[in-house]
Amino acid sequence: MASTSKQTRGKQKIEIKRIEDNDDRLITFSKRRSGIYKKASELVSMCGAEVGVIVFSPTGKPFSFGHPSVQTVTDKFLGRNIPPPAQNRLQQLFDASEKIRMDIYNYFFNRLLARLDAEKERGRALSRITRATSEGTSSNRQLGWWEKPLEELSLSELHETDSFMETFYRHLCNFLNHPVDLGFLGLANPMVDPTTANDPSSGEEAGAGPC
Amino acid sequence: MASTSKQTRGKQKIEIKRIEDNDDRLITFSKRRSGIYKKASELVSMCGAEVGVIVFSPTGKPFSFGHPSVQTVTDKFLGRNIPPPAQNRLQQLFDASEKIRMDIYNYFFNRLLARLDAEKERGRALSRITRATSEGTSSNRQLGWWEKPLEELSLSELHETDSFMETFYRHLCNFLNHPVDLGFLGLANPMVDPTTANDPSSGEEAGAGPC
DNA sequence: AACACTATTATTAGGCG
DNA sequence: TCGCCTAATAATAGTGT
Repeated sequence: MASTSKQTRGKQKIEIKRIEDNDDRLITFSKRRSGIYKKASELVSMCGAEVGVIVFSPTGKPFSFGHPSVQTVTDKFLGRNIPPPAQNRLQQLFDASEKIRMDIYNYFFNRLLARLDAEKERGRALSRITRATSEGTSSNRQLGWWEKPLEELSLSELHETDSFMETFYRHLCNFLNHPVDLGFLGLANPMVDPTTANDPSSGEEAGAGPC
Repeated sequence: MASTSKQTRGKQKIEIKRIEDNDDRLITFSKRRSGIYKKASELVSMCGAEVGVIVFSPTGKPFSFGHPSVQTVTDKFLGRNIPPPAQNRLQQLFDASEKIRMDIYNYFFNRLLARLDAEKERGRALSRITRATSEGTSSNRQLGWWEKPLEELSLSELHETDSFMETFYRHLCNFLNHPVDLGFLGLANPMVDPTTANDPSSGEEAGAGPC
């Protein structure tokens, strides 16, 4: 009954580019972060997927969402197969010596594996967004500020990093096979299990350590 | 011009519950995973956020998306502050000795920190979804299969785990301060920098190791 | 800062190739 | 499996409290 015919302007069409206003950017971040969490939880309940989301806000504050938990997903991503949560996790954690060893080398191994999917998907997203932003605005100087780091670390340097990683990874495997003093944990099995350590047939699967 | 008046049925309203048909579940998983990736990339370009998403499909296959990269985000989550990507990462990686040390203890430290936000957000999402599913279907036996692990690992066991983590973390710090044979890396600084290692005033900030 | 509102856009369920 | 299509639902931009 006021002078304006509509109560709100509703959802406005916006272009996907950096929001310059600090407050708006933080508000949008909060709203959309919640949206992503919701989507993630729906993916969980509808598909039985396991999801971990880690977000750093514009101000650098960390947020995360995960099911069954961020811990579970990141642990699994690190190559550690977590038994059903109903089990006594304390017992598992007392296997810390082996866990740490597994974590460390699977950490590097999965980095290489994960890069495959990550690079592929980023390529898609990147081209899509680049297209969207380049046709949305005439000024192409201010847009795509985030493209720079992507390009910069994509070529020879990335290759160099990979080859270094391989070398480093081999060193790491040697290190882990060497009886190092993790004895402070009160455990007595510092060595890699020989049945799985040097068996190439069982070591090539994704998610498992190749040592 | 066919017998049906409309070409497609359009988007149907569905309830957020487990999709029982295997093919449908996988298709929906793929579509919605893409949707989440897109949302994540929008959060990046609009808000300048850093996002890492890790998803395990119903069949257990791992997927991930990240900007600037899953690596960067998980590294940062592990407590390692990554300098601008334009820098020579090779140089950084040659600091592997220190990096590994930092990674390991910050890994445990940030687990404790991250659980705060994760638990809070999961609480919100959980109550929302629980409400949605409980009013959407009469059968409450089949729904909420994913609630069980959440409850089970939430109480005394979680506490036990925490206190164990603290103890273990102290052991870990001792271990890391001990001159261990990381010398195979060709580096000569196996010790924690004494200026930061034992200074309680500079060790309490979030994201940095408290050792 | 977090929640409510709502008109409008964005996403996507179900098909088809 | 992947992309395209369309109608209809779901998310959300801008605003107020």
